[in-house]
Amino acid sequence: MEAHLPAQAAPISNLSPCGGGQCASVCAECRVRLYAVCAALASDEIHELERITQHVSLPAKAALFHAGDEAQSVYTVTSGTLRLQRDLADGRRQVIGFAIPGDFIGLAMDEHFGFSADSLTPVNLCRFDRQAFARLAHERHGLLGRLHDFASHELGLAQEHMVVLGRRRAEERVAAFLLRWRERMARLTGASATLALPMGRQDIADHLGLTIETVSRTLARWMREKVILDVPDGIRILDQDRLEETVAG
Amino acid sequence: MEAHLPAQAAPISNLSPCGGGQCASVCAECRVRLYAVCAALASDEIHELERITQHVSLPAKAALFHAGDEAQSVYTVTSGTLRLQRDLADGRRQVIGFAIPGDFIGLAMDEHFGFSADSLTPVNLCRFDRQAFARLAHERHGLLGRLHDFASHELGLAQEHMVVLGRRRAEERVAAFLLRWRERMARLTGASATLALPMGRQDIADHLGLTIETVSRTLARWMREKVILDVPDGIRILDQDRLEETVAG
DNA sequence: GGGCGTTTTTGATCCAGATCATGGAGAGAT
DNA sequence: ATCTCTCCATGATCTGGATCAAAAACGCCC
Repeated sequence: MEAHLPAQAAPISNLSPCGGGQCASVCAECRVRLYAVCAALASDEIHELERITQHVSLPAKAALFHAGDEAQSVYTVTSGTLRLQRDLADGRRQVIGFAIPGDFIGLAMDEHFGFSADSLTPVNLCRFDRQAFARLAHERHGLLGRLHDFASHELGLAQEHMVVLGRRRAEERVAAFLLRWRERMARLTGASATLALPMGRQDIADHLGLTIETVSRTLARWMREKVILDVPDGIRILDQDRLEETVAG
Repeated sequence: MEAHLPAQAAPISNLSPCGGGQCASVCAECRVRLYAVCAALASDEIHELERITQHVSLPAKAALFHAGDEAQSVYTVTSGTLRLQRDLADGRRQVIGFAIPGDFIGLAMDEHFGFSADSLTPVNLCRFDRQAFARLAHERHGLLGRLHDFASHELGLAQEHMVVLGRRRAEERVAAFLLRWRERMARLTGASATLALPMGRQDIADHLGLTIETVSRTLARWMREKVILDVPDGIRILDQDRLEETVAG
């Protein structure tokens, strides 16, 4: 099972300060501000958040943190995709989700992370000291409210995913995944025919409680049947109705 | 599949005001106050919560609300057990959890409920108008913080359950369920050898993504092997280590 | 371009758990 | 005490997706 060992821990840290003008250095210029928790703060309040913000980047296929690590920081993703997963002792793993720009990592505000986070692509993040962030959330009421909105939204998605994992057949799972991923990407990039899939087949399988073979076969069949089209680093959805029918049962 | 149709909707409502002194009429006497969201409020603040509280009860096997219903109220469970579930169009269902005393129902504070709630036993609840509760949460900072703590705790449990549903074998699922249920009950009643199981086999199966036969066979085997003992309305765990080993893999 | 590790595809076979089928055990109701 | 209804147990059989086993298709580095 070498295939999906977590990206190896960096000697000290995979993170480097985000330089070279590739990150918005101020929130006012941030492309994901309105999607992120940060939208809770008015322009005059956002400076307080900026004071505790570090812009950091992570190369592709690197660990941001491991399950059980002390949660010194929490993060907002500003670019790239991460994979969030929990592992069993014997190597089985469950990908609990993928984090994309605008997502907040560390909602639980817990002492320790309950899952691991690894970058799938190069990633830029706003890093906040957890304690300082928690303090700010308790001072600035809107921020706490928005954190709670994010958490309860996530909770709803998690419950929906329980249905997928507990009661859906393989084909339905893959269809549901593609449609939801497309929806999330659409929020960021606008509706687009081609759908980038930064995660590998194994990641999709581990997200859906399937094997890589089943995911591969399902996608291959849909390609044969012209439901989707293979494009580099993703797919193009040709027959969305067909996928929706599959999910509806 | 008549077996687990949702309890039929009441003509108007299954709820009745809680009378006859069976509920604590004031928070100060509430047995679950310290476990519930209410613990966020100091004794001088709790009166504001009491002002918007209605004590209601529900008989066994009755619907509290259905998925998609407008969420006019949110609830704290003070006694009894409820089953929370999501249904697919063709009758498959996923039990997303069981609510016990101290639990808060309606964390999402969403316009509409994302799941159905049915009582398994007679239930007593504190009912809050959702809007009034939300308003209070935004005034009394601690309450919102505690709501968020509850939501993120639930999120962690939901993620753990994803691992169960996505990656665990049948036997591991049942063992994990028994141990977690015992843990939750222990918080309420103190450590006890006998474990009440107010939910039926079908409910457990639908919670774990299994069939009733698989659950039944697994429990039957453990009874034969003296891992558990059958008692009326529940079981007694004789060999907890064995269950823990099963979960550990 | 060619070698090499990694990921994906595809085929053959297997098996854990689903499905089908039946009998039994309680709990009410009359 | 018998009927009915619901839930649970257990045996027999089936099957969707897992597992096993190669190839093929990628990068990617030199």
